[in-house]
Amino acid sequence: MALRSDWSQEFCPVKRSLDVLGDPWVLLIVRDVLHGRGRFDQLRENLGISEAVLSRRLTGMIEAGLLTKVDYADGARIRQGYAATEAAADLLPILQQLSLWAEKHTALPAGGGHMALIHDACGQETTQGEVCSACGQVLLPEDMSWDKPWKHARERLQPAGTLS
Amino acid sequence: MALRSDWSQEFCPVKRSLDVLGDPWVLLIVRDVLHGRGRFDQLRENLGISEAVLSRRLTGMIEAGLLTKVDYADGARIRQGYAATEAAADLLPILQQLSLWAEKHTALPAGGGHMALIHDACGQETTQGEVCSACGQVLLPEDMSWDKPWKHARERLQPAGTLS
DNA sequence: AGTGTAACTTCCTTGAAGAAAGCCCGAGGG
DNA sequence: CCCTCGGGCTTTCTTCAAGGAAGTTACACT
Repeated sequence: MALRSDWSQEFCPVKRSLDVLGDPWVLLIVRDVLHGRGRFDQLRENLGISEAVLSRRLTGMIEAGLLTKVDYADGARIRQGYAATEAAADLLPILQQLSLWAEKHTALPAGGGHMALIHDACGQETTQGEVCSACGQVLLPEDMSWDKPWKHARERLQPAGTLS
Repeated sequence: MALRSDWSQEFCPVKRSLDVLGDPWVLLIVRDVLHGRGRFDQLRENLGISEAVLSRRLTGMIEAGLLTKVDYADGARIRQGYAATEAAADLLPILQQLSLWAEKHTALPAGGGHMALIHDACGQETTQGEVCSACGQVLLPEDMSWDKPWKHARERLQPAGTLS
């Protein structure tokens, strides 16, 4: 491979994970799919990604076992979207820790606000990404909401395999 | 920007973190620096990265606040290497969870083996990346060793600011 | 037939990745 | 004092993906 090394055969698990997850779009797509935004146009619009790149990534992520195609109803019509697999749902701690890291170590742009990670199972905000800092339970997508003050919305996540 | 979007001004903290961490080399360099391999040649050799790309990444990571230059003695000579900042040390949970994710969701190549994350403070292996699954303490670099059976070595991590 | 919309696909230009070769600088050897 | 060595970059060159835009397909509704 020329532009990007192939790390799928590395012994080091960090390198193997980055062989799949090393592209930033992949993690952002997982995040959106866990939020129920699993349709092509929703992803394109929310991420600001070019359609060619999005199409390539979705194909690759299905091959990598991160996504599956699922049907959904668009009026009388049946279309297809994308849902998270177990492997993708297991990335939730990483996404949440990336978010916690950014809030600690990057500058919040003007007009932004703190995104709180709410563990709906206990009702408290968690300051850890993997295990709830308030109640000690392991954090699962279906028990989490992300409170985004700049959108005035608290978005509930959803379990693997489901769309919108 | 043409080849890569600029996400430093995004409200979403996940996007802001990936603006800095979205390149796979960045996380691999942080990993190596936390292992004490902070010299240019050590990084080049261990990562298999091209020298031009390594040089660009190191410069960028200093600007991003992930690394600092530190002196080290090469015989009578004083040379410079790279050490992790607090921001880089705070990426330890993410690195460990990437490793745990890969061991669960990617195929181990023939001849490899399970990399155990050892919490030296309690002596046990942890199956979580952020908080020790055995003793419940928050995991810090200076309390961790990564046991790599394919290298027959247990490598001790080191605190931010130090080299080799 | 014509319009609309979701989901792609193709085409083009730009610029980073990666490989290899060259450069700089201080130490030690002759 | 000149020459070599080796770490740490920098430069050059080719290849190939990112991103933007325009085209295509498929189906439903008017």
